[in-house]
Order: sequence, then C-alpha cells, then structure tokens
Amino acid sequence: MNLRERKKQRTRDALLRAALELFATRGYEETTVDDIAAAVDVSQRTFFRYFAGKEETAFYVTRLAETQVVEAVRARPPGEAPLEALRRALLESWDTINETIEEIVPVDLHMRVYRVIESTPALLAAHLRRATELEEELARIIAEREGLDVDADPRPRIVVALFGGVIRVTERLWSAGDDLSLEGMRQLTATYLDQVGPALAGNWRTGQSP
Amino acid sequence: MNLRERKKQRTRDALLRAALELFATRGYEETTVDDIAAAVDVSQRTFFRYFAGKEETAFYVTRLAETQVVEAVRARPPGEAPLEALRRALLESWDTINETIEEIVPVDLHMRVYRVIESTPALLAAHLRRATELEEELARIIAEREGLDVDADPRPRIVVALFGGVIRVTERLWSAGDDLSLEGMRQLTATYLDQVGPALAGNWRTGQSP
DNA sequence: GAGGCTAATGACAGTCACTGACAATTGACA
DNA sequence: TGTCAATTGTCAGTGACTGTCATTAGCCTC
Repeated sequence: MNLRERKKQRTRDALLRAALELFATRGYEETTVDDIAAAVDVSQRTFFRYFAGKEETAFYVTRLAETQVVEAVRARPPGEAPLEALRRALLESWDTINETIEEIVPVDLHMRVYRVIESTPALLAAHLRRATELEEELARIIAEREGLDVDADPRPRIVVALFGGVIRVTERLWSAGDDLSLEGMRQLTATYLDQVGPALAGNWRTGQSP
Repeated sequence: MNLRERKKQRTRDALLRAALELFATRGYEETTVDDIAAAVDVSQRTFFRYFAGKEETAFYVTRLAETQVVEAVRARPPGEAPLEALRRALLESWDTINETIEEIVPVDLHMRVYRVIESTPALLAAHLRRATELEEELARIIAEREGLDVDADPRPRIVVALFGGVIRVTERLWSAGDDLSLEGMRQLTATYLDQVGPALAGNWRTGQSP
C-alpha cells in the first residue's frame, strides 16, 4: 500500500469515526457535513469524495454486518427448512459480526449510532429501504436453495418478509429499551423468532406465551 | 364555509393535484417545489404553508386509504383469528378506498403516482417508514382484540409484521408489472395472502404452488 | 359601509445537503 | 529531478426548507 493509499485510508477512517461520534453524541440532524469535515480538517468537498452522502456514513458498519449474514445464509446446509436456515444463519453469525464491527469502531459506539438510526425518522426510513433490498437478496438465495423461481413462486419472498418483519420488530423493541448490548439484542431476536409458530396459530387464547 | 376557507381549500387542492400530475409525468426528483407553486401561481413559501414538504403531497392519497384500512380492522368481529381479520379487512375495504381516492384525484393518476413512489428511492424509504407506523397501530388494535399487552406479548407485532411484509411484497411486484389497475392489485394481494400458510410449511418440495 | 382586526400571502435572506468546474497541491515513477 | 496523474480546496450554483417582516384581503363590528 502506497503512502497515497494509506493517506486516503486514514482520511476515510477519520471521517467515518468523526461522523459516528458526532451522530452518537449530538444527533444526526444536529450534525452538519461541515462539522464532520471540520473535525478531520478537510474540506466539505473532500467528505463528499469519500462518501456519497451524510447517510452513507451512518450505515457503513451496518452494511458490513449485513454482508456477513448473507454469507451465513449461503453457507447453510440445503436440508434445512427455509425459515430455520435464516434463523440459524442470523444467530450464528452474531459473534463474527461483533468482531467485524470492532475492527472499525468500538462496538459501544456502533450501538449508540444504531439507536440514533432507529430514532431519527430520515435514517429509519433509509434503514427500512436498505432492509428490503437485503430481503430481496435473501429471497433469491432461498429460492435457489429450494430450486424455485422467485418470480413465479411467492413463498420465498413471503418467508423472508416474515423473517425480516420479525427482525425489525426486535430492532425497534431493543432500541426502545435500555439494554444496549449486542448480547441483549441477540437474546431478544432469538425469543421473537421462537414466537413465530405460536403467533400464527389460529387461537391465541389457549395458554399464555413467555 | 366562508370565502376565506373556500379559497384555502381550492389552493390546497390545486397544489396537490399539480404536484401529483407533475410527479406522474415528469418524475418526483425532476419536479421542484417551485414548479408546483408556479403551476398554481402561488409563491414557494405558500406551498410550505399547506404541506410540510414535497413528500407529504406524494403520500396524501395513500394516507386516506390507510385510515380506511385501520377502521376496517377495528370493525372486524372479535371471533376471527388475527391474520384472518387483517386479511378480510384489507380486501373488503378495497371498494371504499377506490371511492375515497376518486373524491380527490382520478384513480388512474393515483396509480401512476404509486408507481413513482415505488421506483423513487427517497419516496420508497418514506413509504416503508410510514408502513411501520401503520403496523404499530394495527398491532395495538390486534392486541386489544385479543386482550393482550402489546409490549409483553410478541405475537401481535409478529402477525402484523408478517401481514405487512406480504403486502409490501405484493406492492413491489404490482408496481413492477404492467397491470396498473386497482383490481389487479387486489387480486395479487389476495393470492399472496393465501400463500402464507403454504410458505410456512416445513417442506416446500412436496407439490407445487399456483 | 367604513375602519380596524386578523389571517393569508409574498418577498427576501439564510441554512444545509449536494454537485460541477477549475486551479493548486502532492505523491508516483521514469 | 522533472513530468504525469491523483487528491484536494475553492467557488459558485441548485434545491428543499425556515424565519422574518411587510403587504394584502376577507371578516366583523359599530
């Protein structure tokens, strides 16, 4: 790696860290791109040469985590039922995700940024759009596993939509609660995924759920 | 209603119609607020006194339709299983929605705007965020029907997430296809909701689906 | 029905995200 | 070392929005 390349990398990292730190402390809307650029002592124009927009910095870490989940799903044995494969892939890639995050920023910072995403309307909207793109990708993977045509058979997209829906519910709940650990989120996710079966049973009134 | 009120109503309607017409023909990003204001011959500032932002005009009609669905769910007999209540409420409010839309703009225009929403990243993101707010409301209604606490029992949010997920999948498919009628969309929605059961069965390989 | 009150509007200036263009700088490599 | 190309800064401009203030126009009372 060149001096030139190393310098670029350092600038990119510095911009990312400065942005996330500012978002976590001051809030997303309250942070201007000029603030971020000033914190790293580069021009605003330079910021936009590294990131397509303010938003991109907020999702940088999330993007890495998502990639891992997709890979984990791809690696699942073909015998598993679709929903089970998704469930296991997600829960088992948790530790790897943890490490990946730590390479970029402290996990704690990422968790705080995550809450900012959930509580900032503009970011939440972007997050949901990104999530549907991910779901499309997962649906294609599932369809391939099962030897189906995604555009002809509704089932792959439906399972993935259900899966994605449950994930989003847990994300919301987690970000609204006060346990901001990765492990707490994992627990919540596992619990909710276990509730899918019961939730779809016709009658809920026979016996309570945990 | 006095002259003043009538004038305001006319301005609001004119702005809304001009905006939707422009979005449908020229595209959302290609339409500036100045364009909309100029089409109605008012100042840009006046536009912002009637609508919180450009986005709001794009979702004005959708908002009305959503309100109807919520009411329809509220009106469902308490005996029905949750998912069934949601399904029936949606499919049965279709005609009412059609009428409501027609009171504001031609249904055809609304359908074209709808496609613009689905194909414009910024609008799609906003749409998804609005959808999750709707889901939260529905989850509360379902929980109340079943005499449950939304925050203690995961099931209401899970069914609604599943339901919402299926709706979004059909919205996407419909907007990507070439049948832009309301009836076509209704059909697609019904078909997909019918596939929920089969999609959750463990093994998909025994027998094909329609 | 004239005049005062208040709500609606327009005009203007300013902020913030983002983009294009051009010139200055700086590392790479012969 | 000198040339070439990549990186950066500066400047100007657009588009969504917001605050402010003066002007206009329905409304209501005397």
